[in-house]
Amino acid sequence: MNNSGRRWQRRSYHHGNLKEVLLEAARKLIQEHGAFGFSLTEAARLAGVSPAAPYRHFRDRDALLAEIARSGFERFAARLDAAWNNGIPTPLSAFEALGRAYLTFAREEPASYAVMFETGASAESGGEAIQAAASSPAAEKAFNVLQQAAAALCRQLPETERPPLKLVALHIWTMSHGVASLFIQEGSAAKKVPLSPEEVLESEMLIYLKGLGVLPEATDGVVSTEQA
Amino acid sequence: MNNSGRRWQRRSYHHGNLKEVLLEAARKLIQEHGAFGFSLTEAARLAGVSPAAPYRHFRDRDALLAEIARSGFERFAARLDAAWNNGIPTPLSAFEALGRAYLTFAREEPASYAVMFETGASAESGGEAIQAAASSPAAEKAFNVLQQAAAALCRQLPETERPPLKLVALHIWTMSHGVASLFIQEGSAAKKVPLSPEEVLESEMLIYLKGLGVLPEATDGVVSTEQA
DNA sequence: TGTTCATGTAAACGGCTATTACATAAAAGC
DNA sequence: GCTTTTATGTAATAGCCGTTTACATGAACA
Repeated sequence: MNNSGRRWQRRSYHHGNLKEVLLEAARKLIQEHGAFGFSLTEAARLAGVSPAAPYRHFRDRDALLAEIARSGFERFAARLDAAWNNGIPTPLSAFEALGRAYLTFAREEPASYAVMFETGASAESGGEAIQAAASSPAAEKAFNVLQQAAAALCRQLPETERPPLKLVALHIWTMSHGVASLFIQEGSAAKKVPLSPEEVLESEMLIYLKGLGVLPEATDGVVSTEQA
Repeated sequence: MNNSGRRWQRRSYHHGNLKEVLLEAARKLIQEHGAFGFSLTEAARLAGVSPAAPYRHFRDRDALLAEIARSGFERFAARLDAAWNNGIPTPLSAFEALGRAYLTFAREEPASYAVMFETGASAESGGEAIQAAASSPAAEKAFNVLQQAAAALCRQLPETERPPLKLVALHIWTMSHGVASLFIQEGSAAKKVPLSPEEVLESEMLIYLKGLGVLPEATDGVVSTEQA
């Protein structure tokens, strides 16, 4: 009695790949119905198994979300790291690529991104598993990429004018997250804004970098009136 | 008020103030159990009424959240407006107050803030009511305060170097939201960071303003090495 | 006083999370 | 190969929640 038009062909009584399929289904549902309006039962339905089956792979609903967050942070870190590419060819161009990679991830995996960062809506007392994921090694690795970039940029400054690296990294993070959170999650806010998230973030970063003092004069004009 | 031990003493069969009490209870529960882990039934319990009672005041759960968002935006706009205070005594000091007011609101009303801005986690296809609140007049008024501030700051620049106002306003918004979202919602991310959200945002804004070119030289040192 | 309307309750339905007891088949030991 | 063990599925169930419907209460008003 196994499947006809189902999403994941059931070979036998045992599924064979249920865990990953459940994660995939959950990400899809989160994208559709919202990050915390998703239903474990519905994910099971999508995978073609009974509502109790997921509990063989995840302790509870929260554990599944935590796994989405954890694996999300891993891909996130990898993407950022690849984009930064050790600051090659130049710290500045690599930095730009880093910002774009950040936004790209948020756009391509909105479900993961929401679970990773919009945990304030989900938890505080509850949702400890997700919190744990947010301080997982993968999450730390992602932040380290930002910190590396900050370090490379600051290295161009005379030591006496160098702000704390962690602080600069946090600035970069808050700008990126601010843009991603406000502009990418559909419907959140700025829909009338005719600018792409990339344009907003890039211009913001340019002004910030100019303020830091790590911007060559050539790019001076970029941040001034182009669109009046 | 006329209570004894209960949260809201019932004078009679009719409650008299149920709508507001439900909103209050919901905000409390959201703060405790997470923005979307809250239960309408439990809010009703807190208010001392039956689970069906809320439906006399809100079409459904979403409508209650939308009302929290809407009223939240109103208080938010009022706070920002008061802090900005028309740029008095100086645009720069008023701007600093504005940033602090932003963070203060997020800290004092984390439930409201989460519902107002972390809608990506809640909705997209669903939760249209909340989306509507995010483009309500109140929300627009809040953004207008930011835009006023941006305008006042940019007025100090020669016209040829003036970036588009909306863009600067968006930059301010993304920085503020980034800090609020990452640092204020408990447990979200930076717990090991020994800096207050205010310190992060203020230093970030200073560098940004310096990049914009609207910072007097006196404050130059503030953004450089203080803590190594 | 009697009627109307706003606002409450009770009871019920279906969906969800999670648990428990049981079923099935793949792997491991003999 | 046959049996035992273990991993992974199902069925049935309990309890909570959202929401609806029919009914109850009492305040406002004619």
